[in-house]
Amino acid sequence: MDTVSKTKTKIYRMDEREAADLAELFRAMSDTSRVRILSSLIGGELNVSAIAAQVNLSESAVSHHLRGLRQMRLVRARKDGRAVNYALDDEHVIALFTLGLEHVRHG
Amino acid sequence: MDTVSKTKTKIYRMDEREAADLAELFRAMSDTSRVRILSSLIGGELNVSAIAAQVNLSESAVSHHLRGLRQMRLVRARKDGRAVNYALDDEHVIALFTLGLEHVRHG
DNA sequence: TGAATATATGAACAATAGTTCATATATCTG
DNA sequence: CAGATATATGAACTATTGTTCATATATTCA
Repeated sequence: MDTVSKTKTKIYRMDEREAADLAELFRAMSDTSRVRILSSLIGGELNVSAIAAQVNLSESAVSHHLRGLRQMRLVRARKDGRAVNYALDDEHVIALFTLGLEHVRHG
Repeated sequence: MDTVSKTKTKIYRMDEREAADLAELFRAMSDTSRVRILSSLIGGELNVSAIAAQVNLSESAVSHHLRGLRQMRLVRARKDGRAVNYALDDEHVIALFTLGLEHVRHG
């Protein structure tokens, strides 16, 4: 059994619940503002106002978005005084970005 | 420069347009029905009514979804008489699925 | 303690998206 | 050609989502 077939087998049967979870994950990355927030974190941790400045959104809007990203474990928060620093949760996020970009760049 | 850093550098600077394109790609996969449609195609080509039967949606709804998926080049259509067979466009789609599933399965 | 700063949250409104229904377009079959 | 079948499409309705605004909760600093 080749690699591709093994991969296919693993995801062949996906129940309703898993489909919903997967959709939810992609939904978290399905908004331009959130994509920009995530990309702003590729370089490393940033706090909410730094993110807001970089993506040109209100801190409130950013905070709302971060909650969703946190819930999907795409980012993690680390409190530092009255600031909260956000970072990409793991390399999965970067991998998803990279794959997605390859696709949209017509890879 | 290690692999991770090289990857990061590639996607470090993402302009507004690319962020929007990437968001659009993920949006195409951000709905449970569409995830199930895509997963129904992992085993190979299916026509619209077969997909509709498998995901338990009207053929009209499926057709609407397929248009979006086609536009994002996630699926491709091949006409065969009065039927239209759909297939995943390439291995990118499977790769995105696999990564996403690893993430939601708390990988 | 009290003012200032950083972030979070809830409600409300506007924009977007998904489904359904009716209808249109192709293609096949008798 | 007429009727049946497969898919596509547009309009309408509803549900969901993103942003804003007002306000709440910490936390720091004077």
